[in-house]
Amino acid sequence: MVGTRKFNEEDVLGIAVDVFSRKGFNATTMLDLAEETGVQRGSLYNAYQNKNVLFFKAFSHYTDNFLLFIESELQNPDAKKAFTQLLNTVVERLCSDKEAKGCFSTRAIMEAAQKCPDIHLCLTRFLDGLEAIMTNRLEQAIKDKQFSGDAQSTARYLVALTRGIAVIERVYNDKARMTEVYQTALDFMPFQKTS
Amino acid sequence: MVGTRKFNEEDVLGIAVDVFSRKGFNATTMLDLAEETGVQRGSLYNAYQNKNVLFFKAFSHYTDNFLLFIESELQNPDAKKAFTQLLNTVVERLCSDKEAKGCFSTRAIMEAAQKCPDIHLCLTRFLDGLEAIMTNRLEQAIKDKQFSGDAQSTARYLVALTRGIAVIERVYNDKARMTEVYQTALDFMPFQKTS
DNA sequence: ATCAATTTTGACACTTTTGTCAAGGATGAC
DNA sequence: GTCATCCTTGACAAAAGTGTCAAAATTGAT
Repeated sequence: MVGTRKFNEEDVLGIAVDVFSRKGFNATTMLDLAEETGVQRGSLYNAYQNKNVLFFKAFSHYTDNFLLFIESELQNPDAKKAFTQLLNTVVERLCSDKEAKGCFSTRAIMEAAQKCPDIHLCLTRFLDGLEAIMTNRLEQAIKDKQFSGDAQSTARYLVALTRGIAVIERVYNDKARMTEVYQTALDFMPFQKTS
Repeated sequence: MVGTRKFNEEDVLGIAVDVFSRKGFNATTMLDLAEETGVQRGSLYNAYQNKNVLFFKAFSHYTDNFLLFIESELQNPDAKKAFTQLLNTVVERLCSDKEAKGCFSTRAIMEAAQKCPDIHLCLTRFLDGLEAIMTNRLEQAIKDKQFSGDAQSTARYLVALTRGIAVIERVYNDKARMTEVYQTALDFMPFQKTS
């Protein structure tokens, strides 16, 4: 390549995720993104055609890492502990930012899903990915006689529940309440003690 | 009163709820609201000072009715049936619109909660109201020996779950999936058969 | 019927945001 | 070192949205 890009795309997409999380899709302008990334607006238009495309790239960048992370959180051989750890970490991450950014994917779903088929598609794939990871872990748990429900239904239920927790964060921004919610959910789930 | 308002406020607020549900808070402009209500933009600015205030009024108008509705859906003396009916109706309502509007309150929470203390407050009150209604019903269920969990924690959990279902609607717009989620949740809950 | 209060209306000025483009700058390939 | 290519930069035009206001219209109260 001859004329090479000056900015680091990784950095820019990471910052974009941050800005979108903080302000939401609609409220984020190209100027915001330019200022926060330090890349000129014109360069952003050159590299990505518009906000939708930039969002799309940023989202993909985000989810690639996120799904791996989720999977890694479910490694504990005790199924209930595995899901407890996952939910705990998710809540921890949601609350850790002093800026109270909120959940990137959930904000994106509520704002952007309907307005662009591309974005809708990658949001769908993301939730499908979450569901698949949880389904796998639950199937393992069933084999291990640690869980007695239906794996897929339960995974879908957990995907919904985690989205719900992200909504609750926006209103109460209260870690204790979020913990209470997932603890209640886990206590209701038919996990079985291994003898 | 001398100079009386021409437009019917009830109608306007109802339509406003509709527009906000459909487009989201940020993407809705005063021009949108003017066009869809048939009231001139200037008149809207005269009656309400700006979009925030109009939203605030529309939201109050919406929630007043909605909380009464929720309460009425929980009347069934069998607790599990009562909650099943509530969740079923909620899903039904979410999916009934051919325009796929989405859940008004959940969209509002994700978009508007952070940007205006007034709106944040009324969103908080709304969720508190939902929680209170469900807590009451669960306390009754406990008295009736139809439920063995903690009333308040469970209510908070259900508030989160219903928000999650609203998010799922945006992505999949699939009634069967939404039903699967709440059925799974209800099956996990410690309801007890009355002997 | 008149008055006074209030709303309606359309126009205006201002701000924000978007998208485009030509000129200039940087750099890998030769 | 030169060149071709792509990126960057800053300016520009256009569009969209906000908020305000004076003039006209409406109508309850007297």
